[in-house]
Amino acid sequence: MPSAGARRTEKLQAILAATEQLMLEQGYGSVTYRSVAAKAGVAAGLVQYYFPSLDDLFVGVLRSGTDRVIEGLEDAARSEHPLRALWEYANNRSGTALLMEFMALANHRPGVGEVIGEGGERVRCAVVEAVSGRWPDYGLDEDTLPPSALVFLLGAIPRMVHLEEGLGTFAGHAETVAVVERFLDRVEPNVAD
Amino acid sequence: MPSAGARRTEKLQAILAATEQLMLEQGYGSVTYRSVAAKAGVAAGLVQYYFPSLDDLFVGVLRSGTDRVIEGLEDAARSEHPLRALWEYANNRSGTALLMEFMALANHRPGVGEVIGEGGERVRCAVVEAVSGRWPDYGLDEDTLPPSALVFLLGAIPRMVHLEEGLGTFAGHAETVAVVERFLDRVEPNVAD
DNA sequence: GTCTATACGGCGATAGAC
DNA sequence: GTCTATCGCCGTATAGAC
Repeated sequence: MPSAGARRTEKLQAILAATEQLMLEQGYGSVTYRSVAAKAGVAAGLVQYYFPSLDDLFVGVLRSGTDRVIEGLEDAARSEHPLRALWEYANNRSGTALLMEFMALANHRPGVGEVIGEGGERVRCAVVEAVSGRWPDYGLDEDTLPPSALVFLLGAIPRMVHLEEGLGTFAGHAETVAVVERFLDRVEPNVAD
Repeated sequence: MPSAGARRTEKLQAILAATEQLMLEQGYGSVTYRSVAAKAGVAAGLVQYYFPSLDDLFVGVLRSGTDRVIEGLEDAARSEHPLRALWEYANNRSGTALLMEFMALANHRPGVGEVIGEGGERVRCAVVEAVSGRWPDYGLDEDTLPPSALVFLLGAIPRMVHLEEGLGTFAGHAETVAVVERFLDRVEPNVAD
């Protein structure tokens, strides 16, 4: 028989996983204490016991998913091809869909917005610092194209593409992606040295 | 005494204006039949009479505001400095805030999303067509930087900047804007010819 | 501590009265 | 055309079982 602590962890994980799944499948609007409880196989009151407000629940999902992502990105930033790693991470569709869901959610949930903003600032600064040193190797001029601008663009472009495609706008996307990938091929060739 | 038709138009306009104002001030989540009715000075049932679902109400606001904007942008696209006009339009803060509100809203309101997607595709194609002919004048290579990619970027960058700043992320924004404006200064100098 | 059951006011939506 | 009554679901609060 599992201990009380193990059961607690188990149910907490189930609640967080159920919430994330609901957000991806049906949007944050479908996240209610009752729907989460049903999907996680617990009582609705229990969800509210651990997460007194829905904001707390959303922030819990955000933190549990983001901490790991930030670690991975910081590693990638110190890897062989940080720019390409950043580009590919932002192109990850399910991760981007969840981030967009949180951005939409944050629009008028200040508590959620703060957590996203902090995480975004933290990871961007880390990546910028990691790639700045390589600018001479890339053959790029810091004044013409500063590292922070490129890091912003490599994250923003795929996200905006996915956001627009979700709405039914597609014009210019393939061309933009092609431009960026030709750029990456030039400054970060696949075969190192 | 105003005619019945005039009163109808008057109340409809009041409802649409109240809805848009509520979206900008407190977010689409605050838009309810009761709140719109209170702000517009009509009965809640009347709002629902004209807009049977909230989706209908949102689409009404979207259409009433967007048709005019699209006209203006198409004119701008045929103007002296189409790229700069596009860039400045996307940098308009209140318009972008409302668009972002609708994008967030559309995430799981398919009816609203379709209207935005159609409008986005329409205006982008119009702008691309308007600027394509000038590519040789700009001194740009259609393969290196296709018109559709640049049009996408000029709209997407300011929107993502505003979106992130609303969440508390600022890193790289000023640098990115500076890069784009140096580019515009080069291909579309302020003094023509 | 963990967890369940129940109650309350507000919401979108519907049907139908005037 | 205009407005009210009503329904089911929501977030929230609380009382109490284990």
